[in-house]
Formats: sequence, structure tokens, C-alpha cells
Amino acid sequence: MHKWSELFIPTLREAPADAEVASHKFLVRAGYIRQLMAGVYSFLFLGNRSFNKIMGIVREEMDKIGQEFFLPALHPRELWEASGRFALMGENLFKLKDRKGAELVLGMTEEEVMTSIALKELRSYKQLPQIWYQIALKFRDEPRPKSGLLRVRQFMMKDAYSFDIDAAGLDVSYKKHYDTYCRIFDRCGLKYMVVEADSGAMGGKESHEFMVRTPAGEDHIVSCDGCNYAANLERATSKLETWGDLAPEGDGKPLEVHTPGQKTIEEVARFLGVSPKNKIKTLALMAEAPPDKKSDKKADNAGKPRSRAIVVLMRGDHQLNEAKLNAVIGGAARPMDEAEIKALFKSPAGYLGPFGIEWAKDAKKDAALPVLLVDKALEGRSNLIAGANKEDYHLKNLTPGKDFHPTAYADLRAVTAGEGCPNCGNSLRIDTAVEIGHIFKLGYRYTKMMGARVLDKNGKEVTPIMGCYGIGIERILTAAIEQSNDENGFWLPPSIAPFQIVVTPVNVKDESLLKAATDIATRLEAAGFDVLLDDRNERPGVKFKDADLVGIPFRITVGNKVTEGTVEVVLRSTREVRDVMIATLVEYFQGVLPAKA
RNA sequence: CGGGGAGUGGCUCAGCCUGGUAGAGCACCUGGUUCGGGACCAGGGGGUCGGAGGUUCAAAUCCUCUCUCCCCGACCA
Repeated sequence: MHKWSELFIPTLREAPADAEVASHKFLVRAGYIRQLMAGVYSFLFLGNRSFNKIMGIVREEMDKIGQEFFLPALHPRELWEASGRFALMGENLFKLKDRKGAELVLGMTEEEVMTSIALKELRSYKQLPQIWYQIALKFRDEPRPKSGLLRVRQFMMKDAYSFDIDAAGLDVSYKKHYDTYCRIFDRCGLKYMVVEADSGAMGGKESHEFMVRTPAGEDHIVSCDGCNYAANLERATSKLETWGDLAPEGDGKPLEVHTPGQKTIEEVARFLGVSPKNKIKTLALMAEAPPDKKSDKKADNAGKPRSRAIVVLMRGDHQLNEAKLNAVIGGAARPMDEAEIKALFKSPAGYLGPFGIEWAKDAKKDAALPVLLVDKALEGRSNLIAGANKEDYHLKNLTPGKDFHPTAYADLRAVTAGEGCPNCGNSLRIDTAVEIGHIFKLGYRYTKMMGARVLDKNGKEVTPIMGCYGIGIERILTAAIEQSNDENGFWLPPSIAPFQIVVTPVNVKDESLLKAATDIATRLEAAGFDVLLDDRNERPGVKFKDADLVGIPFRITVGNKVTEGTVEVVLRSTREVRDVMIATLVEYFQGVLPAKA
């Protein structure tokens, strides 16, 4: 029997001053967590209880499709160099040295460790498929931890990895995870949505994120209320309204117009009396290839990435989506500095355009030439206006493919709210959301790089194909709180609440009340419910406030109606109160709560 | 890493500008009265004022350096 009077549940009347989001404030106020340092939290009794329940659900469901491992958090640096992620993850990796000076890292995820096991042990197609998972701490040296448990440097993650003989097998493993994730989040009582996700610089064809809408979230998701389209803003597309091209002027060749002092898209469009939609926005960027590990070791080359000029053209009123660009160029890009702009365009910023520059026809073959990426919204357009690469001048009559030759067309545009759904044309909405899970068709990257091989049916060596699948345990808790809170506290779904029911005798000095409450708690516990007895010698108001705060979905108030054989059952979420006969309490809760397994 | 803000008892904060005995509310301990929505009375404990250096007869307060935390941005399979 859990008695509040004997437990450490340090509730606070006020939230710490540095908490901003609801889940952070309430987790601290409810005595779930305490901060140790930026992005690192201790879980106290209630927090740990809830945490364990979440992990229990995750484990139960994962065990249906995979096998649980427990892997080290401490990895040798070499392992991460073998996969190429040591350089790729850069500062986000926690690094340390042991007493012998050997370099170690703290694991962010376990692709390398899992793959190293796979490559040593898996020999035959007969051993595939495999799904291996673990629930363990992960470490990321976040540049900016924030929002309590939402963005931390040490966190609990369920990460799973699948190994299949071929892509069709991966499809099956992927689908299993998709369905399992839905079951897990359903059981955790979350209102979530599944969105198409950016697979990022790691490659991979297909990826879905499991998202919970909340203003506290850092991700932006685009979705359609008219159909089931939903995607991360990083990869969302939309249907565009068609926009009329301008008629050619003069002989139809690029025509210089004087635009003194007009630099921005808006200024030029207004000055020339056209819409920004007939303008080209020219973005001058430099792609920084990640420093490769060989040249990195030579002192004189250390930290000097090779740069490549990337010029991006967008429709005048559109914004570049950096995640899409990164996916296209396979890395990150930064804006050019003034000298770099001068060197390429021979013109000051504000008058840049694609005309008169030799662009790479093939990004790889023409490595010496700058790359011109043109957003698909400009494909097929004609007589557009761009800078003339000459101070105070712009060019009219520019038609892509005729007056300049893009290296490639690509979808690079950031979707904005209200644009048309690519499936059904309805108006799209954009919401912020928290990512609670991510599934990912990894492909061959790790198995290939690290040299995993198995024999197929024909005795031929093939590289197994991988998928990886993550769930943020803390984020399930925070998302649940963000979803269900009011000014007094929060309520968790019974499946993940630290207790399902709190029994509150209004006055413990009245021995008959305390006894009645204790009996009720005992009986409910015997029936398999998770019960907390608030036997503290506090005034009822204090106990009610605490009960409202700490996330327990049901409260039983044991008061003077006990003499009539009745207590009050309060549903925290709605504040709905109903009188229930003590004799029928167990049946009542069996009707509204699943009993503990 | 760029920009902004904050470090004073367990929590929330005042005091700093204009240097001179460290404060309030909540929490905590003791006694008493209370007891269906964060009670009241009386008494009490608890603070290196983030740290170091400096100016001064005297520093929470002024100056320099530094550490930490929060927010915005950058970053974020």
C-alpha cells in the first residue's frame, strides 16, 4: 500500500522561474523531476513510476516483433569513424578519454554497435530477418537544451534495428514497426499523427514520424483536414495556383532594365509594376563538404572543408526550405560572403541573377563549375525577371532552359499554410508538434560501410539492408502532459500515470474516515489497480490541490457520505464528480480502467 | 557560436540605480486552535548574496574577469 505520508512527493506551489512550457512547469511542480544541469534531469518517485509504465508498454509491444538487447553507452571512437558518423555528428557527440588516453564517445544511437554485432554474427539469409531493440540512455551534446524534458542531453530512447535480406524484407520490417508504434502510442493514450518525414542527410527512401500537436513542439507539420495527407514541413509539398507569365518584351531576348537602388524582390516588383511571382529570387550559397577524415588528420588541413558554390533560384514570393536543399545536395550550405558573391557574379548583392554564368551541367562531372538549382515552381515558366549581375540593373525576358541552363530542377520550396493539399487540393494547415517516434528505412549505409555480408539462397554474398526505429520515452510523458493540463495541473492517461487512483480521506484524524479510505485502497489494490492513499494529516484543500497537480486520472474523496456507504469519484480531466457506493467501487473501476496485468 | 535576460534561505522574489545591521511571502520545526478546495495565532531554525580579483574605512550594491541557468536564433538520422 502506497501511503502519501511516507513517500517523497515534493510538490511545489510555484513553478521554477526558468520553466516556460507547461510540461516542464508541471513535471517540476508535481515532484516528478528535478534538474541536475542544463538538459539533464533526475526522475523522482512519481516521474520514475510513470517512466517505467511507458517503458513497460513499449517493451510489451516491441517484444511481439523483436528481441530486446542491452547495449553499452560507452563506445570506442573507431566504431564511429568506421560508419563515418564521427565527423558527421561533430559537436553533438559527447567525447571523452579513458586513463590510457583512448578516445571514447557516448552513444547517440546504436547503429554502429548493432551493425558490428550483425557483421560478426550474421552469415546466412536463413538468419534473417532480425529485429533487435533496446531501451537505454542516449547522449547528445545539444547546443541548446530547452523546454524541460523536451530537448535534453541525456534521454531514454527505445531504438530498434532491422536486418533483412532485401528491400522487400525491409518493407515488411518497416510495416511491423509502423503498426507496433501505433499500438504503443494508442496504449499510451496519445493523440498523435503520422507524417511523412525527411530522411535527412543519412539517405534512405522512406521515413515516418509520429507527432503530437502542441505549441511546445519544435517541429512543424503540414497536414490536410480534407484527406490523410500529413508531412513534416521539411519535406511537405503543395499544389500551387498557376500564375500567368509576362509577355516577352522587345525581341524576347534578355532585356536590361535600369532599377537604381532597387534591391529586394518587393522593391523591384513594385518598381517594375509586376508581381513577385514573375520574379526570380537568387540565393547564393556555399556548400561545405564535411571534412574528410584523412585530410582532417593532417594538421594543415584540419577543419578546412572544401566549399562548392550553389546558387538556388526560387519564385520571388517563395521561401527556400533548407532541409530540402540539404537533402538534394547531401550536406549543409551557408550563405556566401561578400567576396564569394563578387567572385562568382561580378556584382553586388541585390542584383544577382543566373544569366551569363556557366553552370555545371552535371554536379559531379563539372566539379569546377558552380551548381544552379532551380525550384520546380519555376520549371516551364517564361519571361521572368532577375538581377542582371550589374549594379542597379535587372533583366527581363528570362526563361529557364533557354536563357540559362539549370544543373537540376528540384523541389526546394517551403510550404506555407493555406496552400493546396497535393492529394486533394484542400487548404493545408501547419502546426507545431513534438516528435515522439521516428521510423526509417536506412538502407545499406551502415551494413555496406562496415562490411556486413550474408550469403543468399544462391550462395552469393549480399549486403543486408537495415531499418532503424526510435521512440523518445521522455517525450511520451511530456507530450501527454502538454496534451492534458489546466491551470491546476495535469492528468495522464491511466496507462502511464504513476497511479491510477488517489484515495483522499478528507480528514485523517477522523479514524472512521481513515479506516474507510484505507479499506477502499486495499480492496482496489487487491483488484489490481494502482492506488495511492493520501493519508497525510493535511487540510482537505491542500490534498485536493496536490491531487489535481500530480497527474493521477481518478480521485476518490472519502468524506462524510461514508456513513451512507458512499464516496465521490472525481474524474480529473473533466472534474466530473459522481457518488459511488463503496461496495461497488471495484466494479465501477473495472468498468472504466483496465486492471494491472 | 551570435543576440537578450537572470543568479540573494528549499520555492517565488524585493533590496543594487544613490555602498553603511541581509529582507518578504510560501515552505520547514515546536505548541495551540482549526479541518470538503493551498487555514490562523505564538515561537523558532535556515543565506559563502554564483565564484575570483579589485576600488573603498566599509561591497549583495561600484569595477574587471569568470562560471552557471533561461529565452530567441544558428544547430537538431
